[in-house]
Amino acid sequence: MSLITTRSRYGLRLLIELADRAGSAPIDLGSVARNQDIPELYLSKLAATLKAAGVLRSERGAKGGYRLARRPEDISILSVVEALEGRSSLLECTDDPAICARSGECRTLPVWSGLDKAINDYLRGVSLADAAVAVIDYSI
Amino acid sequence: MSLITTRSRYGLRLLIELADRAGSAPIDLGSVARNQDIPELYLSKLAATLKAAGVLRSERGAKGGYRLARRPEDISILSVVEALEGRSSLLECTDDPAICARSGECRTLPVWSGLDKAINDYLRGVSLADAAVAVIDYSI
DNA sequence: CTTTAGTAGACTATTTTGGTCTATTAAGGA
DNA sequence: TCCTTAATAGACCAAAATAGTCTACTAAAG
Ligand code: SF4
Ligand code: SF4
Repeated sequence: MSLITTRSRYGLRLLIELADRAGSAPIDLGSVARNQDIPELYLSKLAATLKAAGVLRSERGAKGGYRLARRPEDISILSVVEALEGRSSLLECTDDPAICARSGECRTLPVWSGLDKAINDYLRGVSLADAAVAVIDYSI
Repeated sequence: MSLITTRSRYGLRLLIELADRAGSAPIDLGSVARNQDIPELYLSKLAATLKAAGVLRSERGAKGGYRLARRPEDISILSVVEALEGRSSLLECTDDPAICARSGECRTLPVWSGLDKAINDYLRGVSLADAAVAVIDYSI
């Protein structure tokens, strides 16, 4: 049971808080780490990864911090999970059949490819904006 | 990247071979291990797990082996994956919100619950019979 | 020129994965 | 009755991934 590890879980909580507190000033990770009860040094690595993936922008020095690089509606959860889990697909062979000698006649590969597609379709269809308002949707 | 580990991958290949070679006699794991190039001792543990889950039946002693406990159409891939990965859901909290103090107001939980549902819906909808004929479907 | 905060990268502990080994039990056949 | 085959049970183990931690450094505000 992984696929969604603490990297994605912490990362999404970071993004939702950045979306909530978005404004003129960037938000420092220390405050997010305290609010969300996530180890700050660990969170800083996740933020760096999300920056490298183009999801976040940062400002250094005092009063620095992070902000979203795009609008919440334009950030898919798929891009967040792919960046943080560092994976392209569920199994190597669904992406690149050449890595397995059996892939030509493999009867199980279509099953796993289908699962991979189901997962990616779902995650692609949910944006940070959807996630950020989820609790409100549920309270109607 | 796990969720589908070698346990599920090897296990499904075992089940497909059992479905293919189904007949009056049970099939010994040694021959499956050789055909599929899977370590026999590891495969024997997977088979034992699938037996415990009610997916397989076994006969001991010489000329013994394993056979499917039900028809391939009546074995969902979900039941196979759940048995072999030993999981009930993607995250503990989607099953039992009480384990996390934040679950009450958690904004990320609905996202992961939705993913869990997408995965389970897909796996529940594919049977061993579907998987066993997959290569034929693709060659039409 | 001090404080705050991101950046870079080595390092570590714990858990999970992917096995292996040994010994035992049950059934078939000579 | 013995020998062989094959499942069963469970301890054991090495490698990889996960979830951090630590140290040193750089950039900007005041
Ligand atoms: S055996 Fe099939 S599912 Fe497994 S790695 Fe090879 S192609 Fe992929
Ligand atoms: S913070 Fe949310 S997603 Fe994470 S374990 Fe708690 S309830 Fe689940």
